[in-house]
Amino acid sequence: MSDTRENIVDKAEELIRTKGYNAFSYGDIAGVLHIRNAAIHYYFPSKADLGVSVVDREIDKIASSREEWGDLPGNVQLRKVVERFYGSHRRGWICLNGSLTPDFLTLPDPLQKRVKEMCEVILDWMTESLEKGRKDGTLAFAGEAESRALLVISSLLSSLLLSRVLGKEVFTRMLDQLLKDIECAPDR
Amino acid sequence: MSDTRENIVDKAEELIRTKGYNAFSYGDIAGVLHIRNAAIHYYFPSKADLGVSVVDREIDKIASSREEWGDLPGNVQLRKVVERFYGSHRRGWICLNGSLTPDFLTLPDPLQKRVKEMCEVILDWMTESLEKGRKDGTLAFAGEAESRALLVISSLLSSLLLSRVLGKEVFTRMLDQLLKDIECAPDR
DNA sequence: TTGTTTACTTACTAGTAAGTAAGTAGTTTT
DNA sequence: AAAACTACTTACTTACTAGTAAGTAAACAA
Repeated sequence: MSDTRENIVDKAEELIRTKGYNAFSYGDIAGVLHIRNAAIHYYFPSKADLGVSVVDREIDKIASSREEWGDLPGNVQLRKVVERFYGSHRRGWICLNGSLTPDFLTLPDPLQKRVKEMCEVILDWMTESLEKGRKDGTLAFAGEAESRALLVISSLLSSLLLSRVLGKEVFTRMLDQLLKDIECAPDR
Repeated sequence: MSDTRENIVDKAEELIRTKGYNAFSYGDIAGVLHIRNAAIHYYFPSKADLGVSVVDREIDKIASSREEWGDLPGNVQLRKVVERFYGSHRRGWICLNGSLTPDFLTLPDPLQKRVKEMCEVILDWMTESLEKGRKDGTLAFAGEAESRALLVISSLLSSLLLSRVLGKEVFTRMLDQLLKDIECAPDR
């Protein structure tokens, strides 16, 4: 993949995660990369193509992390995910899910499909990690793992959204409480 | 308030909660109300003014519900809120919070201010309801009420977002689990 | 050396956005 | 009866938006 192509996807991801899909334009990307709008159309004929590339890359990233961390205990897997959200929070970025699901109905069909796929992959992964944690004794929670996974994903997604509006300390409060709720041997 | 004015705010709220603030235009509203774009500018000189009106009305609605339900037990207050989310879910609408916080950085200043205010009001109300529920013995949860309120708000907000993408059964799953987690005497 | 592909730029189109200025029909006030 | 106000419409401007067509300089391939 050429540098320019990758830089475009990088910038598109940043813009989606700060301003939202409907609020950024090819001009925003062209401006900072010092290229022309048409150069972006050369790599990504339509804005939908660019959006799809951003989401596809995220799906790939999730798949590699899942593989890389597969052997770790359930609670450590969860903490790794939480760590990644800390990274996003530090940069002031929300997650792709938190940015794209509110705009879902306005997204072009192929992009909707990828967003759905991404959601399913995340849910499946989180469900597996929680199940593993319950089995290996590092996590404890009531109910089905998938329902719990949905609630955990909620908290992660919303912690980035709400902390942007209510102040950054909200982020830590939420994720601290989340881990206390579900971890078996909380460090003190 | 004139009919036209109220109809415009109604439609704007619907559009914000289905397509998002940056994805709707005065034309969308004018089309269904059979008026001209300029008629909307007559009542709301700028799009920001219209957005502010939508959020202000929501803040007022929250204040009246809070007053109306103030004497109910904590768990009933919570269930009233959950019921309202069921209503939104049935119509396919997300909540104003879930729609406006992702776009927060793109919103004009006065609208950002109102969104923040709305978030604070919701958090304060939910915190109070949870505290009351813990005192009156209808709710049980670990940690501070405000942290718990943040997580409950998360789940409500995200249940609308995620069910839109993953399928409507996700909504019930999430809210059922949420209530089981926190209610003292779950009905069976 | 010629032809082709890559990675763009320049210059453009067509559509849509918010917003404004001036006009008007009907109602209310003086 | 005249003046003023209300609730709009018509007609317009300015500023983007995504997207396209044609051209070009440099690298590469036959």
